[in-house]
Amino acid sequence: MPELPEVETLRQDLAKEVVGRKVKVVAVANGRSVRRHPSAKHFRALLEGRTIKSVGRLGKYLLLSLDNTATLVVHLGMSGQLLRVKSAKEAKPKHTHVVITFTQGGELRYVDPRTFGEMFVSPGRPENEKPASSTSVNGAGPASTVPIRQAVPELAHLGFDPVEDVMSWERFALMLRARRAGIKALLMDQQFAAGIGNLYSDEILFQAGLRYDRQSDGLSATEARRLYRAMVETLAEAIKHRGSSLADEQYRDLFGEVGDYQGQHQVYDREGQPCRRCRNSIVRVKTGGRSTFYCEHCQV
DNA sequence: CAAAATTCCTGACTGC
DNA sequence: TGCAGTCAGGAATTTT
Repeated sequence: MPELPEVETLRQDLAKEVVGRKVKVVAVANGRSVRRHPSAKHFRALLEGRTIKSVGRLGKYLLLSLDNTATLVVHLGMSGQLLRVKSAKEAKPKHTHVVITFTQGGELRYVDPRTFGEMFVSPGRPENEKPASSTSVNGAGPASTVPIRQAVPELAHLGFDPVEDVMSWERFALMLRARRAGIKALLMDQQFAAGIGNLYSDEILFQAGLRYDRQSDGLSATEARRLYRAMVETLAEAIKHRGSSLADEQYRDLFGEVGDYQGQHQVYDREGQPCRRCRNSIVRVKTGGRSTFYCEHCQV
């Protein structure tokens, strides 16, 4: 399931591959993927004829700014893929729900077996007053001087982006204190931090040496600092490796290639295997309907 | 049949 | 007592 590092990898490649391209035709094979729109036609009409100006990201959402005030938003859910192909002749994988054909040739395909993901065009609002917020998220090139949360109201609920929105660890510590929640649940809460899911929360917590069930308002200053560093560094490292592709998962980059970070995993999906630091067995527990992997010795 | 995990939703519970 | 926040559980989904 694509989380921040996988989506960021996609963003970087999309920036090179589709910026400047003009949408010629949009074909929707499964309306569920564009469910926010009254109809597939409505979605197509907002996209056809538009040129992609820049590609941004907020948490797990991709944001393709168009040459008007609109933004094409893509969320991959847990099984979504975006694939760039040079020719329409290339065989379409099963569950190809949306195909965007460019006037310059080539296609961008949206494939999603489980259809938890979605695409939609946020019309933006007519540019009137200027942005007041200080935090801008990437992709905000000359085309979009408006902060993403304002340009795309559908994403206004999202918290800070751990990679784009840099802050001091002291401020982070304050934010932890302001909540009283299990630390893993909080990391995965998209309204707190946008982009972290089950896999990376486990990796971050191992790196920080903290158990998943520590309370956010019960961390010492040192622990909060360690957590902040672990969050930023783990995500950056995963981006360098172009994300994680697990055996049973489907994550592929724009070109259909797998990521490389799974080989670096310390705990995720390593139940029963020796901890790379202390050799104790990695433990797996179920919390909130999903698995948590951790080392009982290294994480306190 | 169960398991995987995303977002959204709801109902239950908790601390102040 | 009430309120806000937390947390578990379910839905939608398909493949292994």
